[in-house]
Amino acid sequence: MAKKNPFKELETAVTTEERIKKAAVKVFQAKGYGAARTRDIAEEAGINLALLNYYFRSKEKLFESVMLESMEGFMKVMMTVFNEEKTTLEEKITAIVFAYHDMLFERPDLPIFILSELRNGNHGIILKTSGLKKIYQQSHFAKQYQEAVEKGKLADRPMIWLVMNMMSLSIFPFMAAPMLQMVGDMDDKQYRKLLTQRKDGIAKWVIKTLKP
Amino acid sequence: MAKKNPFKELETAVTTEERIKKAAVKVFQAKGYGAARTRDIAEEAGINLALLNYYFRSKEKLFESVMLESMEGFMKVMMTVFNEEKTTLEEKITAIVFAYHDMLFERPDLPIFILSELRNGNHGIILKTSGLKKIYQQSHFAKQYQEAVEKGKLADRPMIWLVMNMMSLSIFPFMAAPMLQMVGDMDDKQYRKLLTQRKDGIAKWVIKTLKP
DNA sequence: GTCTATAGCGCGATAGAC
DNA sequence: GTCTATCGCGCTATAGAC
Repeated sequence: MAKKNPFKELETAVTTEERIKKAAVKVFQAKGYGAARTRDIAEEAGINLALLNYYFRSKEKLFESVMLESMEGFMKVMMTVFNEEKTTLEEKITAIVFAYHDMLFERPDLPIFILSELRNGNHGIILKTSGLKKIYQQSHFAKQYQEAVEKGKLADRPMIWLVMNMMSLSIFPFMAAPMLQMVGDMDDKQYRKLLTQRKDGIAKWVIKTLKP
Repeated sequence: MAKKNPFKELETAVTTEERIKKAAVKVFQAKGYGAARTRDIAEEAGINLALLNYYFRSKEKLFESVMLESMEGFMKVMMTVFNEEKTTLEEKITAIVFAYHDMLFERPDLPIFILSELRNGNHGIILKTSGLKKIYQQSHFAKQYQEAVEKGKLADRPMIWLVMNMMSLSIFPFMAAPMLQMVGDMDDKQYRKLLTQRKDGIAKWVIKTLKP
């Protein structure tokens, strides 16, 4: 078979291993590690249960692989923008807010999955993601932020405040969607529209909070 | 036995039923429904597994009882303030932000527990909480908000924007604590201090976003 | 690589003594 | 009410044929 079209990679998983992994993502994210059944994953992948254990040695190993990929995908959104060289601080903030919205419209379950498994986490999820710390602290974004603070252009607060606000405002509404939709009396379409309208506001508002 | 001191109610569970329920809260919140074991709950409560099924008929029933209580506790924070008659809109916002912080310092797992189970939720969690919608829409807070908008004192946006921002900024930092602590290189004590300092700012910022 | 069949274990639930 | 003992099911993991 010819090399697959990379743009279709996510739609049509070719190798069996990829099909299993894709199915695992779906089932693990929907039910969580504890409640997920390897049988369901196998069925979702259209293969046999035994084959799953042939490729990945155990449920645990399969989970770790899925989890690591999920976390990387989640972080990558921010880290990519963090390291751009040619954009201003304000442009980066806007880009991150928009990028998270785009991602979460596609995969709204991702944050809860990651955060809940991180908490429950008694299955050896090693935080290999700790390489993240370096990227965060040594990023172009961090340098820009520090400079602006020193020049008195920004309020002198730790950068984590900004990151916290940016992530909170962008991500939480997707996590709490069922609840917020209920009290706000909105269907999926209306809710989606609301979030789309809101995202410009968030970016501007986060930027405003930075001023001294 | 004399009637128990209501202030000690949560510390020393008296009846067996209460002890089981308390243990169930702990185990369910730590592991999630699927991964939680009734055996663990029984052990945590210091009783036998059979007795658990004597009081609650099944794992499912026990869970529903715990879940309903958790959601009520979570919502009550906001709804109580929503219905105060004598405070201004701004005072209410500040009170809610502070109340959530107080609650989440005590029970940081609560939001993830509720939100993740709401998503996974294939065990009949009926949203009896839908009575909530009425309280929300008919609250004193809603009236104040509507009036202020009509008088042009506030930007004309649906109230859900405000609720969304308020909840996002207050709750997300507790949910994402492991991740944020890691990148920010902070231990529990430092993180707690940061959030405590930050809460005044949040309330003020949220109020600022309301202006036209 | 992929399957069927099954081992082996841990779970939720219950029977029945006290 | 509270216990011990056990049933029966469904799970993960593996053995072994193809």
